[in-house]
Amino acid sequence: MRPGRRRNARDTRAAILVSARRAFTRFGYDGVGVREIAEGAGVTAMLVNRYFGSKERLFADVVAATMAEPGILTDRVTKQRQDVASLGADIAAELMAKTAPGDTPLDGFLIMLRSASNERAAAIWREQIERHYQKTLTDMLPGAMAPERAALLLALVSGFQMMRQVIGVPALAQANAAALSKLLARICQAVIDAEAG
Amino acid sequence: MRPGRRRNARDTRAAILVSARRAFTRFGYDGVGVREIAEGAGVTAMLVNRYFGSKERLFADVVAATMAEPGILTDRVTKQRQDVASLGADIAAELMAKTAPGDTPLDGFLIMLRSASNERAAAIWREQIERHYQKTLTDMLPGAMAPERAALLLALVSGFQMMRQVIGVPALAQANAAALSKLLARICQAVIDAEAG
DNA sequence: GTGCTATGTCTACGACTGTATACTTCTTGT
DNA sequence: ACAAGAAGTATACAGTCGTAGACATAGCAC
Repeated sequence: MRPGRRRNARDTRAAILVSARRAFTRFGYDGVGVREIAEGAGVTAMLVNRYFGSKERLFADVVAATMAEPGILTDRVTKQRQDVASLGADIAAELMAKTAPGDTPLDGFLIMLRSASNERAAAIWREQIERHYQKTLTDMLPGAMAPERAALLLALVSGFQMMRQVIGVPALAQANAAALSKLLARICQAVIDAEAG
Repeated sequence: MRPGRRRNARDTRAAILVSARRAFTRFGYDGVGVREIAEGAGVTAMLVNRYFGSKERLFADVVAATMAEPGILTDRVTKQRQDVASLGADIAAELMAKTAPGDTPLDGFLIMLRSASNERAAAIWREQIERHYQKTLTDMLPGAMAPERAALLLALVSGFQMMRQVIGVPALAQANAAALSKLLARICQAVIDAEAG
């Protein structure tokens, strides 16, 4: 236990959650051990299991907490919006900001990217995406094939993050931010405005 | 060693490569052990290291082999092409065909997705992408910011595969194939035709 | 102050990992 | 036919993993 802090179940549990979130974001579900997570919270590995039951349930809690707060898509989507003319630009700006090179993003998509290899983790994500993103985005998009276009928007956003942050493709990771943002905005808007034919 | 086969270095090495490719595709770099790969080839774990040096070098060989053969982007890109007016439709058709639900894709992108959490694997992929896709695609695209647009095309393709095959988002995994293909073609073409401004 | 209980730690187990060393067995050139 | 070397195996090591069970201690009610 860390010297500074007194015994407190609520604070300790929160500290574990914070440490787990950072660790899962950076290294994925399989890339991190409970000992490492515990050390980041200043506690022992066994306390993690004591509070969360198992590593898998801890991961599910982290994912749920991540989805509950505003992300790249939701914060722009849930706000009052008369039309979708500037939605592409807003998504692009948010995406660029949250994937700035060198930062340690706590975003949910990165956890998904880094945990997609685990079947259980993928199932957890499928459910969370359905619940949070898919429905909200679909309701926003006018025209035909709204669910497909919403999912394609998700695909573009997650693919961008993977190439820019996880793989680190130079054309995206080292590009001029303003120019790339404008280009990305145009493409996002193309998905939003796409009409089935 | 498997009862049916005789001792043969070339065949054994090829069998290990096949087994490793299938295993990496399904479970990613960290999700698979050399013993498992060896068993799939009917061989002992140590023989894998004997032929390939280490698990990491084996992975690099698998990735290189995957990139060498025609994929979703390369086979349409490398062919003689006067203009890029139909490039989006070609990419979309290829992408839909190679990500048909229920099949077991041996595609390189799936290996990347499932191995992206490992830093070494990500570095191997970054180099391979630079060498194979980035340059070829960039040379094809007219107008400004060609490298960025090429990378965004890569992002879209990989994000689509992740949502459709890895996560299994229903809107993409269970969509009407023809309609989704047309929609996807339009979006790809938007990236191809996007002009910086 | 004194127990009681929640809070946290210690130790350890069984399974798994990648791979180095030493060994056996098959194939092939002569 | 027979050695020589290639092809493949067996064993083991040092490590990590998740987590179970027993133990220690701090904090609060009285």
